[in-house]
Amino acid sequence: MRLFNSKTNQVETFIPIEANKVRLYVCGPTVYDEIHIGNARPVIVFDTLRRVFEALGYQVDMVSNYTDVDDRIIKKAIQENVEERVVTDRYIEAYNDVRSRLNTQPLSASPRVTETMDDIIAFIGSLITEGYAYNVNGNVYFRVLKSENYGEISKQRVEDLLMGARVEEEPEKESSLDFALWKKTETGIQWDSPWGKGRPGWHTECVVMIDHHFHGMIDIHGGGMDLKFPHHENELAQAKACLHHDLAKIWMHNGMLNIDGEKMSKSLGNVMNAKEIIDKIGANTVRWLMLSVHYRSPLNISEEIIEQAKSELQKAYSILKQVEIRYELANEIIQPIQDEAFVTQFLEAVSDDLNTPNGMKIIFDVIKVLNQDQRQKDISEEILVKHYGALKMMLNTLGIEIEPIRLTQTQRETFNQWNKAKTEKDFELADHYRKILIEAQLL
RNA sequence: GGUUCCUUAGCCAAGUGGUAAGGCAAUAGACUGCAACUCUGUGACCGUCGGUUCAAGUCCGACAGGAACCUCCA
Repeated sequence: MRLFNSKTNQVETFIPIEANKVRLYVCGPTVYDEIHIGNARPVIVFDTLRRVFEALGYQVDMVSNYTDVDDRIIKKAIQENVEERVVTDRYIEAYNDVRSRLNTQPLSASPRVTETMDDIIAFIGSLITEGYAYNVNGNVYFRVLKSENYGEISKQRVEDLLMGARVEEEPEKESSLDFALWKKTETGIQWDSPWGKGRPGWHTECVVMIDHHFHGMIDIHGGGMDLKFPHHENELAQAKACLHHDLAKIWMHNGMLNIDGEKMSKSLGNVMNAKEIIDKIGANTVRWLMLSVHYRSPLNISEEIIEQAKSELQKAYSILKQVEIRYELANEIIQPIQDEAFVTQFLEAVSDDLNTPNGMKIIFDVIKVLNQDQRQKDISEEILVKHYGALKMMLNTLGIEIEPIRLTQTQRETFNQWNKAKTEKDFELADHYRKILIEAQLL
């Protein structure tokens, strides 16, 4: 496996910390609302990465958190006059519903910030002890200028950042680059700490959760491109200061998603709710669409590209259906074997920095060959089944789930009647049966 | 304004300096009782202009256009 590392800005050969194992952490959602289609991209990308690793024989320990402490959550809780927990429970459930509908593999753990609070407070305390953080009137800040190589993930220089920094309204900070680790607060959910009542800043949670679950460095830390700065930069700075390691060997970032060439935003009114689009076009099409572009490139969603994804996927559905019905009618079970050559080509493609578009090229190749197999007079059942198995394996690696066709006794008879009518050239009757089969989506 | 990145056929898209994958759409043909599915054929002066090189979509520079981040949005 080769992966692009944002930190080194190049594709690197993946060398696991522990042989045959992958420790993977992906920044999860802030659960203040239902997720939009852009939030679904890292869900799909990193689930696919995990599936590729598993196909290569790795055991993957994958963790993703819920950020359930946030201004927007507090605001919503106040609006609804309920506790924050009511809001976060609701959207965690909605998020998990989307995850499961997108056919993602279960995670090893999904920690919440609210359940990690003791560790977060202890971690901030250690940062103060180490001299990397300071308390001013109950607000604790990270001392960015003390951190070495700050900006190495986002490729920003501290001088440039200082120059570009806005005039801050927080005069208590030593530097405008310093970020909040603990915020004094009077409204909303709050916890007791050595610095008074308050709640944690955003950047500490992931570091603490990673340490809590993995007890050391992880192989891959993932998230959206927009998290490079400041979130991941700040995570790295804290890890170096307190844990004395770089947190992750590889930092991976997926590209952003646009709608009709424009960024999704509430002001433009073009935010696509993930659940709604899954309802509309189906989870398989959503996954296929997302994976038809390399994960680091921006992805532009339009009506045209959705239709394109549907047509492409339809080719796979069509041939799988034909093979399955063939075996159903023969009352035989398709043996679970795969064509090694195709599988190897596919894995080589997707192992190259998760190049799913190249993987799809192999999928189209095997679909074509399967169609040719299917039309041959002297068909080799073994080859047909191997190609079928290879196609299923590839689709499965992309998380495309297609239930095999199972015919009822009535449907079998309809097929037989249809074929009989055709043989007897009773086309009126044949068309009658054909119509039934088309309506049952078997043709 | 600063930083990072992108620009390949009508559309989507891959591309380790050595003759430009694949798909969608379109179109012609084959298959079919007619269709559908499918198969076969048909497309690119790689944003513009310079430079390096025997050789550049691929490296360097300028320009044009676009994106992300610098504002706790994946």
